[in-house]
Order: sequence, then structure tokens, then C-alpha cells
Amino acid sequence: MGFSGKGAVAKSPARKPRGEGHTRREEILAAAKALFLEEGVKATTIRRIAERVGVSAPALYLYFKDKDEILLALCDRIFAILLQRLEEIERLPLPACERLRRMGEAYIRFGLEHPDEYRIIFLESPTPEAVRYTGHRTDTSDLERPGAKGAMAFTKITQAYEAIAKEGIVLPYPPALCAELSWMACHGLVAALIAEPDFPWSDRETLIRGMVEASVRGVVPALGQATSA
Amino acid sequence: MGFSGKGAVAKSPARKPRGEGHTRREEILAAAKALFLEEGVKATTIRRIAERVGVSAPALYLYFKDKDEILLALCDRIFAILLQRLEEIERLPLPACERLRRMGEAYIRFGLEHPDEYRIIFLESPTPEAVRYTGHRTDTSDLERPGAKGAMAFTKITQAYEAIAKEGIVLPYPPALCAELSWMACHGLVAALIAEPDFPWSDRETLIRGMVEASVRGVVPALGQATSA
DNA sequence: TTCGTATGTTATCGTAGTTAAGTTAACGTC
DNA sequence: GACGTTAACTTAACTACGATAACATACGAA
Repeated sequence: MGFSGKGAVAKSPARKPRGEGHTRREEILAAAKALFLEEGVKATTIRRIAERVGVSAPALYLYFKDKDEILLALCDRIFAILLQRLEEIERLPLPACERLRRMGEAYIRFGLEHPDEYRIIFLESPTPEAVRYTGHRTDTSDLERPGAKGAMAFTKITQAYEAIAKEGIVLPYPPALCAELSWMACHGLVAALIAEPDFPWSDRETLIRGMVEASVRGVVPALGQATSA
Repeated sequence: MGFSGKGAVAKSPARKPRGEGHTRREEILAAAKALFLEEGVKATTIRRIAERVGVSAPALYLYFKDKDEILLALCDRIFAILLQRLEEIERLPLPACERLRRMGEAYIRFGLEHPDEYRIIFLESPTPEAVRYTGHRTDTSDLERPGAKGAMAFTKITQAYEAIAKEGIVLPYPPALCAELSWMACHGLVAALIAEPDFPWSDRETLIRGMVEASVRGVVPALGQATSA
């Protein structure tokens, strides 16, 4: 073995050059995401992630404070997709209550598409400390607070209700409370289907449409029937 | 120290007489429940339970297949309370939709009273095997399947909707689907408040009443306003 | 050249759930 | 009243986990 150590292994360079720590950070997140998808959240352990990256387990602690932070960073990226979808709907020229329906449906479908991430953000215990802080962070784009993007998604629904109120439709409660009720209802559907996937539920599509409708009509009694065909 | 071993410790007899294993089983459940209430689910470990019972940790495996089975046995007993409450409401001479409201409210309040158990039954991952079997079981009263009592609670709501249909009120969906929607909505409220207790939600009582109302009115459009004063 | 620091590693700790193997005590029976 | 059986336990150990401390090394800057 003449040379330094660049032997046969091609999986990842043995050691990162000086300023390239964030590259390793990305590798860790990618490995964690792959493990997450392939083997589930249970199998996504510090050691297994490190093994897949090709690095020792404590090395992960250079880039993340603890295991939770890795998972939360993953979830935050996934939830950015949800935010994006909701913002798209926000921009559509639609009657407010129809916009609300579409948001509800998008929310539910997103949750069912990403059950593990949804579980971590909305079903798991809250992390003890409110504010987290990453030591070696180079970018401040993601992960201000755990579940921050989840909360922002919720905010979008509140704004939709405020728009409804501005349209002159009378709400029985303040917009925030309306939003909470609507969101909780949709959240309940997602949570139930995720937590109990083998239960003999009714047809999933019917449930989604029914809940979207109910979450609007249950909160806004002024709406007699559906608006769209 | 003349005698065999009945020294100073009064916490529990050192060893059970021949056929009295189930007594120890009860002690384990009692200790687990106490730990559960005092220190939370996180602190309820095999070793701590065993310590409290006054027995070695592996001794618990004489009575339970694994840790999950202990927690599920606990939860099952708690959920028996919910079933009891729902059955009481079932027996009340009330219009069906009013009975539905009361059930919803009872369900929500129960969930908020027992957040840890609720979490285990309805929010945690489903256990891989569908049917569990306890080795040394002497009674077959509880724990047929994990979460069985939770499912039974759900059945009660379905029956309430069937009663509504029998009263001549037209439902937009089959009773089972109506029940699923109603239950999921209430479930969403409980799940959200349990998982995110520090979020600045609106007033809890208002949320409960609003959700009970919405879960009925959202599903049964024939109901214009609340029935009760 | 030397020093500081980013980038790691190895060794280790403490805790968890769980199992294997051995021990003790109660009981029926001859 | 010794004997075998077995329920009721214990001790020791295994594997796996998250996390930390202490040590190593490469590399850019002064």
C-alpha cells in the first residue's frame, strides 16, 4: 500500500478538505433520509447513518447536536414541500372557502405521502428545549425551531380563514379558532390513517373528500352546500 | 436473623407461594401504573418497574412477553373507563344526535385526562404482530389484542350514527364513514393538544365545544343549528 | 515553522430491552 | 420424610443504543 489511504473504497472521500464540512453534513442527511425511507425511523440510528456515510458514529456530532436534530432537519426539508404547495394554492384566484378546501386536501395528501416525517413533527413528544442551536452551522436556512415549518403550514390556514371573514362570510369564532378546528379535523384523519394503517377504514378517497368538506362546513355554518361541482 | 428470610422489608413478600403468580402480575401492573403517573412513560422502564415491585428485572418476563405488553395492559384498563362512560351515555334517553355530541365530548375529555395512555393506544406505531399471546396467562379478561378497547370505543360512535339514521335523519355517507369522520375530527383535537401542549392554542373549552359541534354538523348537514340550548 | 482549528477516530460510559442458565422454595407423592 | 417436579425467581451476560472524552491528523494562515 504505497499511497496515503485512498485505497479501494469509493463510497466517500476519507476526510473532507478544510472548508467542506457542510458537504459531510449533506451526506449525513442524505444517508439518514435513505435509511429513513428504506428501513423506517426505527432503524435510523446514529450508528447506521454513520456506517452508511462511511464515517464513525461520533463524527455526526460535529454537525448535529443530537439524533433528534438530524431527524428534525430531515423533516424540516420535507415540510418545506408542504409550505410550497400551500403557497401555490394561496396564490390561486379562488373564492376563499374553495381555497380553504384545496389547502385542506393538499395538507391531508401531504401527510399521507410522508407518514414518518408527519409522525415526527406532529405526533411525537415535543422536544424539551424550545430553541435549538447547532454548533457548526454554516447556513441558517433551515431548522430555526423544531417543527417551525409545521407551524407555518398551520398559519396558512389561519390566513385563509381571515380571507373568508374579509369576504363577508360570518364566522362563529375568531379566525384563529376556526383554523384550529379545521386543521385539527384534517390532522385527525392523517394521524389516524398513519397510526392505524391496518384498521378497516372506509375508502380513503371518500374519507379525504368527506373530511375536507366537513372541516369547512362544520366550522362555517353559513356554507350550506359545496361550492364546486 | 433467626428465621428464613422474612426480615425487615415490608414492600412485598420475597417470593410468591405456588399458585399465586398472578398476584405478582398485579403488583407489576400497579407499579408500572404508579411510575407511569408519577414520572411519565419515559421513566417507566423494565428495571424501574422491577425495582419498585422489589423483584429483579427479568422476573417481569415471567408474566409479560415484553415491555409493550405491560404498557398495553395498562392502557387497556384505562380505556375500559372510556368504554364505561360511553356505555352510560348510550343508555341515556336522548335524541341520537345529542347522544352523539355527548359521546364526542366524553371522548375528548377522556383523551385529555389520560394523555400518555391515549398516546400509546392511538398515536404510537402499530405493533408488528396483530395478535399477541401471553405465556402464563391465568385470566383471559383483558388484552386480547392491543388497542382492542380503543377500537370498541370507536364502534360505539358508529352505533350512534346508525341510531341517527334510524331516526330518519338523512346521512350523506354510510354510518360507518360518518363515524370515522366524526371520530377523526375529535381525535385530531386530542392528538394535537397532547402532542403540542405548549402551542398557543385557543381556549381549550371553546375548542372542545366547537369541535363537538363541528364534528356533528360537518358530517350531518341536515342539522342546521345546535339542538340543545 | 509553528500554531490553531476543522475534521475526524478510538475508547468508553450509562442505560435500555432481553435472554440463558442456574437457584430456591413450595407442593404432591410414595 | 426423602424425592422428584416445577413454579418462582436471581445473577450474569448480550446486544444495541445515544452520547462524551480524549486523542490524532491534516491543512491553511501567520
